[in-house]
Amino acid sequence: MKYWLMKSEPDVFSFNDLKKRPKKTEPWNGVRNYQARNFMRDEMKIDDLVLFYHSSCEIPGVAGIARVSSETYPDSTQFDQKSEYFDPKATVENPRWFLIDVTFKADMKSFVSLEEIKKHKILSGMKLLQKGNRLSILPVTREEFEFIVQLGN
DNA sequence: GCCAACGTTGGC
DNA sequence: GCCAACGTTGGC
Repeated sequence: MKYWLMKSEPDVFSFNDLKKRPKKTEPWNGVRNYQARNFMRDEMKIDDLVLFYHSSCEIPGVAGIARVSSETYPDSTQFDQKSEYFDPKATVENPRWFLIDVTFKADMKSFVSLEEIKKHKILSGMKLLQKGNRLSILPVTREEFEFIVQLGN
């Protein structure tokens, strides 16, 4: 079992939006970064736990808990010429981008802001806090995961 | 295989 | 809106 942090811009797709989806599930499409793709293609497994993080917004931070709910499969938006995520170099026979589905798991009593995360020494090693980090999917340790969940409850 | 130019991310 | 940091692209 692994633990992850996945970023989303709440103006585009928030934790609340995930809860409102049919089956509270969303294919995590549109990732066009190879490292993040490799996590989804090679390392993320069903029932891995996810901190759902709001980025590029007024108060960035962890909004809730989700889980990985599918095996990896090709991101269909790469084949869709009308999609902003269309990739002319990808083919159905040889897809370039892969994803997993994400499903709502649990609410937290309170939002855990980035500001709060920065206050705790135990979280100081988080990849999220490393300078210049821009990855939209990051591994977190079990200790980090549990500490943040506890901060929100 | 180098590297300049360019695009994107994301906190502030 | 700014800008640092980083990833990607493409000419050579």
